Amino acid sequence: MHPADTRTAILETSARLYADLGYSAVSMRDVASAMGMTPANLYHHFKNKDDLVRETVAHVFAEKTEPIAEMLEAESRDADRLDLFIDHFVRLLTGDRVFFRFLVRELVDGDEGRLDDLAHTVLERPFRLVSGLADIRQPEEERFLATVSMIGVILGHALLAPLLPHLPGGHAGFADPTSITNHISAALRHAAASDLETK
Amino acid sequence: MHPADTRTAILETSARLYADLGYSAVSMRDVASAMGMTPANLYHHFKNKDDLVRETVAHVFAEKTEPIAEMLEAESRDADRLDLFIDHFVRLLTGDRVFFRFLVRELVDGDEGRLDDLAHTVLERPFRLVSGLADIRQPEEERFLATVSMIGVILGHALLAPLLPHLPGGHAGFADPTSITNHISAALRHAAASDLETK
DNA sequence: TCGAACTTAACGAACGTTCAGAAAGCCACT
DNA sequence: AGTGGCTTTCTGAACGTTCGTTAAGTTCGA
Repeated sequence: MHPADTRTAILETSARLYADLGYSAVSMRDVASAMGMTPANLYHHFKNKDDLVRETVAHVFAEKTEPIAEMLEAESRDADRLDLFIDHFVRLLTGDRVFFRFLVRELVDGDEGRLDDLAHTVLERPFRLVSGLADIRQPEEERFLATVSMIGVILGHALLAPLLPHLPGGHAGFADPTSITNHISAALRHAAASDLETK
Repeated sequence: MHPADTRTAILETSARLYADLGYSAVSMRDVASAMGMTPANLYHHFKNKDDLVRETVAHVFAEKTEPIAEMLEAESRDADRLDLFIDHFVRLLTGDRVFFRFLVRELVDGDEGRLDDLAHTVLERPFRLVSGLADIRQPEEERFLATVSMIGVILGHALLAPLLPHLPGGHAGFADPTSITNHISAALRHAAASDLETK
């Protein structure tokens, strides 16, 4: 196999395994046998396990940076941009379970350095977009918290999705991305309408 | 040491370690040496590692069930109850990092059985409370999603808290529980006001 | 003194990692 | 076109360590 292909294939295999089981629960032998190769060969492509983990995290996030940037530049009208962002972000988090699990894992486990990487490679651009669309008349703290709530409520929906069938009155259908998108968009329009009337 | 004390002490030690590093990254020897005892003695109190993990999860969640139940019964006026719930839940998630990490870990990693446990022991009662306070005139799906958003936005804030200092215009002060509580309560009042006017 | 709490010592298995060498791709030269 | 040699990719086999777990024996409180 061509070298670059093998390297990428390893990263995608290990990404799936790490997302499912966590870094320390997945051995080099696990990754190797999932790839149909010998563990020793992994050490030809990566210095050691820590290197493989870091490269895998970087690979998973790098893959998502481009689509997010494209989405942000696709639409120009503010209201549409926010709706579009919500739609894309919900679909990204609920659709790609590997990416979502890496994101949460890094948020919960990451040290300062890894959090800094995460902030700049994945979340900074969406954050700037949402923050820029917030009501400019609000104080800075209010605007910042509103942005966190916006991103946070989408993260929260993705996080709670697997739990919904176990809650009273819930079933898996409520985790449908379209339902979530519509609901959040509607709630946002309500809040905006209320804002206009009370100010 | 008294038997029940030792058992509880083990559970609290392992809870801290598991929350920090994940289940599979913490060995029985790690737990034992953090307790100042021999790994073999752990097997006098717990059948095996899997048993210790399950008991630890149950212990962490059981500890939090009582305070949540108390909180739910403390206040009677609906608006106050919701505010009070938000305040308590925000403080619970941002204040007790061990509990929060267990919660997220189980949400992300748990199989169906563990998710079912989690739903019933921790999240069902808050869910019923918030759900019961939602506008009764709304269709069932809308009410359910609104409840998920309510719990989700708090989870999202707790999840994003460590990232805030790394985002543009952000600093750790924005993760202050009082700020978050006030912000969410205010946003909710806005939405409610908008609801009354548009219906 | 009896049973619960704990230690010492060890087991086989799995771990991350290394290294010498086999297989395979590539490129110049005849 | 074929062949020799060089580099890259990969394997086989092993290393020392750590893992979960067990058995037998010791300490100690009731």
